[in-house]
Amino acid sequence: MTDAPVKDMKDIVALCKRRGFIFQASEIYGGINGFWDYGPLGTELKNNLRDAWWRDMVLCPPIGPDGQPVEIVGLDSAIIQNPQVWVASGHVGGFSDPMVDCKETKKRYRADHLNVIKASDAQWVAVNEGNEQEEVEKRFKKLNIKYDASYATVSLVDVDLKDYSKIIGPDAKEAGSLTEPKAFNLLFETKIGAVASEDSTAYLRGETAQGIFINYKNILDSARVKVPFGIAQVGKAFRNEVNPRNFIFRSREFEQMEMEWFCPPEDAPQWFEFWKEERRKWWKSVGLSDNDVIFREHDADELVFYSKGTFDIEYRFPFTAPGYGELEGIAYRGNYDLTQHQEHSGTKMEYIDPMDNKNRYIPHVIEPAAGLTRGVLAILCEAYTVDPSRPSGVYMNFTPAMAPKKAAILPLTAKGEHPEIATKLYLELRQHFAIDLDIKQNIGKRYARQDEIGTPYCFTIDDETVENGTVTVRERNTMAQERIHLDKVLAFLQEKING
RNA sequence: GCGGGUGUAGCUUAAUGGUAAAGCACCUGCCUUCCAAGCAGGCUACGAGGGUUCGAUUCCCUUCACCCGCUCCA
Repeated sequence: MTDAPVKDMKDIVALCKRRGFIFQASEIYGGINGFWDYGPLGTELKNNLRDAWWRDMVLCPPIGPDGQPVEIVGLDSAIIQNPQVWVASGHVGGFSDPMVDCKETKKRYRADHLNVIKASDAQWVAVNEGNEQEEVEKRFKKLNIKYDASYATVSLVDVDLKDYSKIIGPDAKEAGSLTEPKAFNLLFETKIGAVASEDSTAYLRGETAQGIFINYKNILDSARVKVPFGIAQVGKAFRNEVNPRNFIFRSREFEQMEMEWFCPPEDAPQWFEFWKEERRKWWKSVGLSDNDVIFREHDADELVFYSKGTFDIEYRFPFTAPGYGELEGIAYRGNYDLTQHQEHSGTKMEYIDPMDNKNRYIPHVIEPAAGLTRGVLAILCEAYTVDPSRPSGVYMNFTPAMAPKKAAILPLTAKGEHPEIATKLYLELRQHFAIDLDIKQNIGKRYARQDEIGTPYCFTIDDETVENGTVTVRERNTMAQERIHLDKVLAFLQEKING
C-alpha cells in the first residue's frame, strides 16, 4: 500500500482526449452512451497490449507444468453466428435477467432472486431468495403479519402479473409497489438480410469464447493439435449494459482476449492453478504494479452454476479505489460449453485419445478471459503520473513496450543541418519502431508534449551532432541526458524495448 | 432504470434578454544551442430540439452527454 497521490479520473480522461488516446464516440452528434473511439495513440497502445498477449499466448506461450511447451492456436471467428449458438450458450433466454423496480423505495431487484410468501389471499410478502428463516420472521414481525412456516412460497417470476398488487416489496411498507418485470437482454439484436423479417433476428456476440467452442471440432480436425491445447481469440464483443459507467471500463462495445484451454477432466485442477499463476505474472509484465493488482477467488455463491471455480485478476482503478475492478477472470468451466453445443447442434464433441483410441471424453475447459480495453484503461491509469516539477506537470509512465511512441527525434533548432540529420535518423528508426519526428517550436515544449504521451526516449540533434555524430538521449522519467553516437541509437532502443 | 449535479474554444474561467472576453494550449513566421521563454499574426465555443419574445447563450420545457450515489454487471 503506498500513499501515492490520488489520480483523478477527470484528468486522465481529459489527457486521453487532449492527446488523442480516446474520444467519446459520435462526439459531434452529442455522443452515444457506452461507446468510445480510440484515437491515434490509443490505437497504438491497444495494439501493443493485444500483440503482447498474442505473442505470450499463441506465438510464444509459457512452458507447462510438465516442462513441455504448451500448444495454443489462434482463431478469428465471426461476430455474428447462427442465433442457435447463443441459445446453447444460455445468453438468449436463460441470462436475460428480469428486473423489477420498487416504486416506493426506488430499489431494483432481480425477479428471479425474490421469493413471494403467500401469508393470505390478500397479503403476499416478497423476500430476498437468500434470506434465512430468522430474517423472514423478522420481516413479518415488522410488517405486523403473522408468520407461519407452512405458507406457500413461490419465486416472483412465477407470480401472475395481476397478483402484483398484493405483493409487499422486500423493503416497502405498502403492497403493490413492485413494477412488472422488465427483461434485460444483454445481447444486441440485429436483422440479417436487407429486408427485416420476424425470423431474421441474429445477435452480436456477447463474448468471443463461443466462437472458440463452436470451432473446437474444426480445429481438432485441421490443426493437428492434441488435448491438452488452447484456442485463443482477440476481438470485439457487445453487451447491452443497463448502465455503462466509468469511461471505457463498462462499455457496450469492448474488446476481449480469450483463451480456452481444453484438457482431460482429471488434469483440469492442475491447469487451473497453472493459468492462474501465468496470468497474474503477465499483467505485471505489461506494467501494472503489485500495489494495485489483486487476485480474488470467487466465493461459492458468486459462481455461475456450471463453474467449478473462478479467479479474478482485479485492478484498483481511481474510480473503484479503495476497491477493485475486474481485468480478467480465469474460470474452470468444466465441460459445460462443449456439452451444451453438442446437445443443441447434434455434433459430437467427444475427444478420443489418439494413444489408445479407447479413452473418450468431452474435454474440460479452463478459460482465462481478459478485457483488452479494460487492460488499456488500467495501463492508462497506472501510467498517469503527476509531477509538478516538470513543465507538463504530468507524464505517462508506460513501459517502453507499451508506449505508443517509442522515441521522438528532435532537432534542437529548425535551422542548418539539424532537421536534415534528424529526418535521416527518423527514416531509419521508423522501420523498426513507432517514432515521432518533431521539428517545430522550442525544445522544452516538445519534451513536455512527449512526456504527456509517454514517449520513453527523446533523441536530440544539436551542433555537436554535426561535429562528432553524437546525439543526446533524454530519458522520460528522470529527464536525465546522456550522449550516444548516432550509430548506436537503434541498438540502444532495441535493448530498452525488447529487453 | 432511480436520485443528485454539470454542460460557453482543446483546457481553465468571464460577461450578457441585443449572437460573446481572457489566460494557457494549438497553428504560421521570426527568434532561440536542451525542458511549455520572447515578439508578431492566426484558428476554435454558448451540447441538441422546441417554447416565450421584436430578439434567447441568458427565462421555460424536452432531450442528449458526462460526473457522483443507488441498482446492475450472466
